Amino acid sequence: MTQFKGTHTVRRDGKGRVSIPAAFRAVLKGDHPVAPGPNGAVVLRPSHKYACVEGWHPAAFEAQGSQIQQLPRFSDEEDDLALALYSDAVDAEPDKEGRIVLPRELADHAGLDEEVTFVGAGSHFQIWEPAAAQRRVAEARERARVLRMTLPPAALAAGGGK
Amino acid sequence: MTQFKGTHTVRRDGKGRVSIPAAFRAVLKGDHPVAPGPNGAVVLRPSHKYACVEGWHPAAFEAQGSQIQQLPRFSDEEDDLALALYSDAVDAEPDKEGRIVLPRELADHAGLDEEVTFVGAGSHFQIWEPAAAQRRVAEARERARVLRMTLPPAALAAGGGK
DNA sequence: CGGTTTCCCATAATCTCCCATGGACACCCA
DNA sequence: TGGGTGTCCATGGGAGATTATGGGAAACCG
Repeated sequence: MTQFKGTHTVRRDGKGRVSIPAAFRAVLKGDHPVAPGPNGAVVLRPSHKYACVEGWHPAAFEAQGSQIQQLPRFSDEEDDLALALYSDAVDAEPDKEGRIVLPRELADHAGLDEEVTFVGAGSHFQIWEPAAAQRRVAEARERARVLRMTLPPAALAAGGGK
Repeated sequence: MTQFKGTHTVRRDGKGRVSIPAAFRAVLKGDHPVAPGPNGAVVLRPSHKYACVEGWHPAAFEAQGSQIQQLPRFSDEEDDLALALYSDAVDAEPDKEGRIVLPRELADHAGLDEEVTFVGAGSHFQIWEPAAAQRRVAEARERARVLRMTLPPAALAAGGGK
């Protein structure tokens, strides 16, 4: 599946709507078992690690969930993960213009204001308050830099090495 | 996969477009799982080491991303790498003439002006401000020369990290 | 009913597609 | 060999399509 790439900042209008950046819409439109709308569908959920909202292609979200079943049945891990993943997730259908309304709980969780920043993260995207997005990306960059030094070379060899 | 070789300098027109050198276009066209356009596709991202833009064949870029899938789900490492890799990368589709538009953030990162220089780097290519490209290539040559004289062969084979 | 949500239309700025041009180079053939 | 000629490449620009955004009106719902 195509991946979410790039960073885009958009405005929330008076009704709480935000345009999903066109590049992300294109990803959401692809690979649908049953085509939902003209602009795909998206699963939104509050990140349980960060003050942001995650957006998933429905198929990718389901795939993610199915991995839980590899955990021991009735284990605490399964229970916790299942709730964490599903309890606060919502389906959203973009309107004809490609906009969605961010539910208030999600917007609050991410501390969203007038402007929101969409950040691509490959398998999914994240919605942040712009300044928080900048901080988080800077942090991730720095930590990835350190991480790259410790990863097995095999993982890095794919691109031809650095 | 064919490799990016050689150096080409081209002009940016008023709309911010640049012709991808024909030699590089040919590399980008090859090996596509799902053929995107008549001129292939390319993933652009700011180099995290230099003031230049990197251009990758989508397949090579995804191979880089595959290292993420080897990390534990929900781990900090996964999150950090995903953002570092994807948050500032963009897909670019060359037009029928083989040109792409360089997004402003990327052009700024590389300090690009009227003229830009494409430098082949095997697995990917780099886009530089022409003078900076010259300096960087000269530096690389010099350092390679010195390293070759002072490092034992085993160290060279290992990748010469530092 | 009143407030909220959903659909639809409008618009300015931007981006893409498409056509055109001139130069560089390779090739062909007398 | 030298001139002609065709092809590919880099570049330029106009017009139409997209994008992000705004707002009005209809539908919905307790």
